[in-house]
Amino acid sequence: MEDQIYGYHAEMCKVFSHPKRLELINIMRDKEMSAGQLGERLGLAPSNLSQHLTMMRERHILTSRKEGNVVYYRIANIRLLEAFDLLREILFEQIRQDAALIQGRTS
Amino acid sequence: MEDQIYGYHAEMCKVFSHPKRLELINIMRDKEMSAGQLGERLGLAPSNLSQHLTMMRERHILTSRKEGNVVYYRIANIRLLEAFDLLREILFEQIRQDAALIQGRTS
DNA sequence: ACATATTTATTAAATACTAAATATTTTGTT
DNA sequence: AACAAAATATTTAGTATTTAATAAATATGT
Repeated sequence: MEDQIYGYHAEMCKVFSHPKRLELINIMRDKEMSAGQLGERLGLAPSNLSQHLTMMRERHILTSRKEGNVVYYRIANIRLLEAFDLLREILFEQIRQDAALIQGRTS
Repeated sequence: MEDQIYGYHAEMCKVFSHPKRLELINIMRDKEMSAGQLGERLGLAPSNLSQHLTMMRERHILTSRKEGNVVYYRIANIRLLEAFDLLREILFEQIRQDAALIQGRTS
């Protein structure tokens, strides 16, 4: 049981393990955006973007809604943005620490 | 610049994208553990575990310290556990929602 | 027919695992 | 002290699997 949780948890986190998917999350935030708009902003080929969107929807990170022939996407759970921001902040802390080490080194 | 940040952010998140690495984080928490103890708990072959530890250390998620011939590992920034817990909680919310949908469906 | 988006197929690149080889430190023996 | 053996851990090589990108084909709605 617990093993399965780690598996699902890992699958969810794979969404965060690609730069363009992170950028997607960050530009979308709590807004709704069409596939076309996203492709424009991210500079991704339609088919490539669609694959990213599909994998994110499969993991329930995104929901979608079709209106005419345009498909709108939205982040399913806004709390995901908290996680995104927290991880980014941890990254910044780490970068600052590395920078401090380089400044203060004796070698 | 911003592009590079997404790259580093993604690299960091790759640590979370494997079940055993998540389990490692969760059993280690704020304690210090040796490679041997971790291998025992996780049921991983020494060489395989060592590869996971190396990639986590390269990304500054873990620090290490050697005493005699045993190497002790520790999570570099305790805030990482906040991120771990938050993501896991988001996962649970999502699972509960899916379960509710199945319960209440009309089909 | 056109616009928007997805799917499929192919190929390239990255990731993960096993097994074998290589350190490194401690322990035991003479 | 000197040496071999054991214990702990890492590194390297080889293979298999997964992930990502491009291009072509296929929907679907206007």
